[in-house]
Amino acid sequence: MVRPNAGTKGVPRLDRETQILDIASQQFGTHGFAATSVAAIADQAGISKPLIYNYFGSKEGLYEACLDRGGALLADEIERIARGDAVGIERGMATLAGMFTLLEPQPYLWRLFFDPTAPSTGPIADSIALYAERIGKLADEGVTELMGLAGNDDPLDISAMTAVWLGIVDSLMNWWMEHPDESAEQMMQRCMRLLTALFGGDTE
Amino acid sequence: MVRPNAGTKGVPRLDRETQILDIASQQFGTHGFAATSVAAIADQAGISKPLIYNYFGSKEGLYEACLDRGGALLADEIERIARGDAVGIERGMATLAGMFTLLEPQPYLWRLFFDPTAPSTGPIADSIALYAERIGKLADEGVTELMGLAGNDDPLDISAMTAVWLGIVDSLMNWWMEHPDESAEQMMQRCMRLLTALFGGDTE
DNA sequence: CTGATATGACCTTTGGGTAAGTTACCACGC
DNA sequence: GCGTGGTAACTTACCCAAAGGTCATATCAG
Repeated sequence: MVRPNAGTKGVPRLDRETQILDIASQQFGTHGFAATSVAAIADQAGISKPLIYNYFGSKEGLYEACLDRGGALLADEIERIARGDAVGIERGMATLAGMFTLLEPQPYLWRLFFDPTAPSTGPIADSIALYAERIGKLADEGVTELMGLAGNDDPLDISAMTAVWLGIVDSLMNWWMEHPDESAEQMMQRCMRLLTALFGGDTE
Repeated sequence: MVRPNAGTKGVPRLDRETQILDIASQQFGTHGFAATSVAAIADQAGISKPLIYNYFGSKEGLYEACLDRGGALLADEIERIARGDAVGIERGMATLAGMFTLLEPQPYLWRLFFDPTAPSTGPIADSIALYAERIGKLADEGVTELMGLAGNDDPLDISAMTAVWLGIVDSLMNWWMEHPDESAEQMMQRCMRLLTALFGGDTE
């Protein structure tokens, strides 16, 4: 039998893996783990399903690879900003600026770590927990500082405020995904205006 | 063959439907549409799968019924509050208070309308759009007022701020789901404290 | 007996995962 | 230059379990 296509593309493994990770991250980030099929990813990449399994072992392995790549990116950047000297609201804005710059081509990356349809046990859950805690810990740190300035050190208050902060970032990333023409710079300026509208213009 | 259970329970249809909707709303709201199976809902209700199909037609029909029940509840309450005279941040807090009171037994209801794994076409999408727009429109109205007070009437700014506001509500509901012992009253007081920590105590 | 409540067993589709083979290419001996 | 064998890249065709959905039937109150 003639199989005119088998093995003829000759794309190096690393290139192909990168391409697959790009597409998979976008799909997982946009539709969630459960609602994304490996076949759809293969289709978009213009390759067959088994190649993905050959390179990543399983759907979970693929997701984990996305998490590892994206998580390192995110956590490193947030940690870099946390080492700066901004405090309180200012630190939040600095973090936002970093996120916008980092995620300019791919805001959906953020959502990989906050996907309710991802498995809640096994290696994926561990990997998510790892990065989400790394990100969450830094958020917690910033929020603790902010709340401390106002004389509030209640742990549950801090926990709730951290959740709200992450929710704000999440909603901004979602909004960004729906307005792909906005540049990181524009997003940042928009956020400054929103902050000003709330506080009356005494920031920075 | 002996079928010791068939038809013997005699639960009136409306009671059964209510019970199914309660469980289904919780499952859909907690895990998302795609990650929830009809069989799991039937199990939790202690009934068989065909009864659900008999009453609701399909998984989508079941989800739609959840949406209709929950959406009416939410939208009515938010509309009621919007008719009050609170403005700006105050209106936001009043809305939050109403949401907490309304959703005290079932914070997950909120998430039915913001589920990325729900179908994006067909009757479900229509139904979601209906309620999400009804809720979103009121949010937009409140945000427009708030931004107007600060002299900002840029449509994209307002759109982004509305997204942030909905994201804040969303994150508070999520946090609440992870802290089920908190009463609506406690949640509200916590929110007041968070607001105070941010603004320095000049609200209400 | 009729209609409402309810079920076990089944059908079908979807999607994760696999087996086995095909094509291209490169290194190597001659 | 040129067969040749190994290997990386890649595919078709399939398996199988899970989950959406259906059908014929059972129980029981009125």
